[in-house]
Amino acid sequence: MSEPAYTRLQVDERRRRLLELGADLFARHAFDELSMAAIASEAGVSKALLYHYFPSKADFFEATLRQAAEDLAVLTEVDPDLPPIEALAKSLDGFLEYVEQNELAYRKLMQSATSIGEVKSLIAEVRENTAQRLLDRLPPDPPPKVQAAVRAWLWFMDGACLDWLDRRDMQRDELRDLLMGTLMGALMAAGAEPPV
Amino acid sequence: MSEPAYTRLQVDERRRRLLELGADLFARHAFDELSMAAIASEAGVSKALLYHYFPSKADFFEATLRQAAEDLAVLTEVDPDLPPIEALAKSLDGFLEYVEQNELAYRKLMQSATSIGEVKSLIAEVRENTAQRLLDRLPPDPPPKVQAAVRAWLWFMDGACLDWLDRRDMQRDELRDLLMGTLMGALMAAGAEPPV
DNA sequence: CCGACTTGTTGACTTCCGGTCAGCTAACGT
DNA sequence: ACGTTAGCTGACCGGAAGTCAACAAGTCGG
Repeated sequence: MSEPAYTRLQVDERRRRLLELGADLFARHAFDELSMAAIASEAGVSKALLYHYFPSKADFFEATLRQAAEDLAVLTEVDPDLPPIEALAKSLDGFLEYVEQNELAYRKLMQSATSIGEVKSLIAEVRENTAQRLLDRLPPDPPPKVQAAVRAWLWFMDGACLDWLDRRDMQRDELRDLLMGTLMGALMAAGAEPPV
Repeated sequence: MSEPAYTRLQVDERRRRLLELGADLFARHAFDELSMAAIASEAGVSKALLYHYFPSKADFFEATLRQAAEDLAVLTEVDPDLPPIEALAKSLDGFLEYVEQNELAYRKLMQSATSIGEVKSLIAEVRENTAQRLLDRLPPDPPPKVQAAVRAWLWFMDGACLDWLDRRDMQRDELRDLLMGTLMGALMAAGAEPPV
């Protein structure tokens, strides 16, 4: 006689909606600030359903991140036909574009990142992939020092981006050049010949 | 007739002991893994007493970190009489020494760091101080780009240290040289003349 | 040596959160 | 229509952060 007590959706559709909402919420609030009850309520759904789709809060968070990470991977894909320097510049432009467009999400990501085990390993995974993509453009079998330089440079990049978002006292091009120049400097310091 | 139910201490002494224990515990377990009840029990004291000395768990954590941060500040103090390069090298040696000696604490710090608001700002504070100390050795009124380079390099440093602890595939001297070389590279990329 | 006062200390309580489970019911096939 | 299935829920649990009124260890004046 009255409205149905709840609407029933296909698994895929429900999951998609929950992830979408999660990405939005986690971009605006820190991990600890959001309770599963609040998320469920925001989604117009019971807490138990959330747990039906995602085994834990950390898992849910990770799933939303994974989505974002995939978007970002596409944006920063390197063009294998371009010479290394230009390919790097283009990829960096894509990354900075994403950072600027998704400022909130990026900040929150870097903030909540490390305390959640699952998320920590996701970040590490992304960093590892990115490092590998960079190393692929260098002479094969790089010594540990060069690998370390590349991986640490990814930290430099995140630090520089956060700083940039905080202060906004540089042009995006300047930042990109700083990032590229520092990578070259780090590679030189590590004893690698530059990939020009 | 029997033993006293508890021992009464001076405020300063009790606080000191709690902080000492906290530093030890937080070096071995992540923030979320430790409950205030567990800490209190480990200290042979009631949970309420812990809250009497520290307004919240995050505050307690921050207090223990602040202690460690002060130790580290002393270790990495730069000698103003030395030429910039040597002063930096010496300071870096002090830092790497600390990292190597307090590996667990350093890792946990970098891990639990960002999710706790108070801790995040403490880290930021330390980074800011360190950046300022480095900038003081450069020509005055550096452009934003140079400041950004220095601050981002501090991220590079933390990333490189964590990586180094994970892999142990470099000598400490190599790491130090990589750090110094990258700083120089970053400064050059930012358009600053090297502080030689 | 004793009683009273100060204050360091506590046990019991509240609230909220992550997580679980048995059972209900909306949508779909026949 | 009506049974089936699987998407969905309310009620519940253990445990953690944080609070509070009251207790008692040490001290000090008499």
